[in-house]
Amino acid sequence: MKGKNKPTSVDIAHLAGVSQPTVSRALRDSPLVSLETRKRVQRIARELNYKVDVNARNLRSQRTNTLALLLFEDSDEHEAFINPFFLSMLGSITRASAQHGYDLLISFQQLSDDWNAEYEDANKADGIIFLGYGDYPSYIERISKLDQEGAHFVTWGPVIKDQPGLFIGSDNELGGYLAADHLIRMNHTRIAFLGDQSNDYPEFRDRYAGYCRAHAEHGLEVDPRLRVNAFFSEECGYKAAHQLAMSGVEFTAISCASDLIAIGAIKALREHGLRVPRDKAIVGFDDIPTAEHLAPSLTTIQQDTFAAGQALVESVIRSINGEPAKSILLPTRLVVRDSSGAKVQIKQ
Amino acid sequence: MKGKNKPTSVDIAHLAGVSQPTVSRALRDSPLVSLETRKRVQRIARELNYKVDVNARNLRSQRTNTLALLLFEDSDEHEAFINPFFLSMLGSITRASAQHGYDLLISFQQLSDDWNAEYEDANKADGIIFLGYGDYPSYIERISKLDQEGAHFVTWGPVIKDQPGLFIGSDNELGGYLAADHLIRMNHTRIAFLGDQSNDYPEFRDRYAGYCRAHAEHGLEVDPRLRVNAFFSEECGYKAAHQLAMSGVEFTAISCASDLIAIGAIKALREHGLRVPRDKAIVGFDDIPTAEHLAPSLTTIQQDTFAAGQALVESVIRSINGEPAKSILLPTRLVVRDSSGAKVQIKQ
DNA sequence: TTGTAGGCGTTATCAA
DNA sequence: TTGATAACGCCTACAA
Repeated sequence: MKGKNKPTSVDIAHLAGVSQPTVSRALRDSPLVSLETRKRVQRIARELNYKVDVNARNLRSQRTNTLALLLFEDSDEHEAFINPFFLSMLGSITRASAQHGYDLLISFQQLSDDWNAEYEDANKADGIIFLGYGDYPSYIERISKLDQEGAHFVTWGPVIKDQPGLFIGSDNELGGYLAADHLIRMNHTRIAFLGDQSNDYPEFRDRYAGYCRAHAEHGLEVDPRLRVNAFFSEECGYKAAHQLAMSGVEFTAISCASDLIAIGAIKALREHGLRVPRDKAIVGFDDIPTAEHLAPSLTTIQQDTFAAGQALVESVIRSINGEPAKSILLPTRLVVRDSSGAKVQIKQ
Repeated sequence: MKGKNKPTSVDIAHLAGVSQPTVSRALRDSPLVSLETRKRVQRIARELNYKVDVNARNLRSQRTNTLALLLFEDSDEHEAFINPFFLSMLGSITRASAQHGYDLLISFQQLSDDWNAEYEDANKADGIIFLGYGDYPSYIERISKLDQEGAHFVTWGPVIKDQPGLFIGSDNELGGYLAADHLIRMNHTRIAFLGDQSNDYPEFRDRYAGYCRAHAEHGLEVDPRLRVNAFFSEECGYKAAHQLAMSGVEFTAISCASDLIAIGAIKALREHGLRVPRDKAIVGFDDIPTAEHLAPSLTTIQQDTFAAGQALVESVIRSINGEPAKSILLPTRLVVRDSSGAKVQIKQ
């Protein structure tokens, strides 16, 4: 039933001998309609292959039942490359929004765009989910504006006290702690950390904070020379590990701020004639699908993408409905594989 | 500017002292409006933070400027697991549709749904892109109906003569040929093939057909005992390779119908004490992101996801606009890595 | 070059 | 429980 003569609710009203609003109500299972009328209307609707026109409905009701997912890639790498961790998130967000009866509009975010204008103001979506942000300070600035405008949105990112807007994120401090703690328990005392510590990525800073706490708890000093900047990508990890190896600073293990960094680091170490885990132990962060297939398989900190997707979707919807919603910190957990030199699988 | 008092084109008309249609025209840069008027209108629109309400526009114009991407997962595996190859496709489709000025609605397809009713009839989207189909015969049946209804859609899948609808797909026969040819040139004569040959997955059949052609061209017999059924997943590959190893049929190499199958196969071989590529050479199909990070890195057939995304999007749009569109076969190419035992990198 | 009138297909409001 | 009427915000004639 496409094109020319699509049935409208008026057609149905005509055939069913009722008023048009009655049709609307019957199809929406509103209790304001008698069972008999409802059945008659529903039958005719089915026969005619009738579908509510969402544009008309949205126009009238000023609601779209649609969420927008804006993905921002920090890396300028390959045009086609998407952070695999985000891809996992995307899957769970898609499922969660379907579960809640929302359609999902997806788009790659341009930092230059006026997000709210593009989506909420244009009535394309009732709310926005942000996945990835350029650098935190300027993102916060933009968000504050959105917030004042009364926009409905959530961000996957660092959960920090008193930040504007709504954030869902992993407990990065805990993750960093678990990674370092694991290595320390394997008798490593010279553990490098690969990850940016500028204000741009608070999540990386938290991971390092956890690393420091683990050291403190075990009575170990933190050597600042063991920390090397690296952003998300494999290439950054490669460079950072190379730099570390060249620096002459002694180390026996590396805690990486992302799995991609770990992948790059392993590659760099290999080129320096260092084997993982024999010569150096490695722990990653994220648990991307590739992690378990790497050689050696990557010990890493797993983020709960399933819970994340659920929380993100439920939070925007809450916000849309004007219900109270607060930022959520999701637990992280250690997944032990081969790269850290541990043979023991931690269960669960 | 959210909620209560969003400006409408009428407001602007009022402020600018013109009629409402003039506002529409000015904002659309229609030549029917004087430069002065246009500027005045545009300024006011900007000041008020005005945005066209897409629902109103769509309702009026009966067009949504939106594409629906329906993803179907064949595997019943982990709820959260999505075929990594599809994820790559998703990325390129998202980019392509943005480039063409279309929004993208994404959803996981339920085989039970009435796709067209859900999207096109409801005026949520102008057209549909299908990624993945359950089994081919029943899919074709459904598609035929869609086609008769005059729906606008494309499918990523096998390009077969005289099939209804519009298909974009890789040259699977060529891919299968390249894989087998590569192995034969490495002096393998006993090459197994892991991949389903039922009517459900014509793509796998084509890959096997290419395998057979390569054998024929090199004057080799095809031993049917070397072919073992396997669907997409790692688990299937694992089982198939296990079965193969247990069968006692002699082989020195395996051509797998997907990279996931190859991953499972390598795992199985390893458990049988067989090393790749020392004992058995392996070639995959897809070139998923993980492929290059596997141990050993996976020689595989690359599908051009970038071109695929472009072609899919352009084809639906063509179809929507009533322009002629035909199915497209995209070239595949061999990517030589370690698992096939070749050290030589083929360039380009 | 600008304005007027009407309708796209719903849902909300109110009265019956 | 149902029905009449009026929006929702825009766009396309057509008239001025």
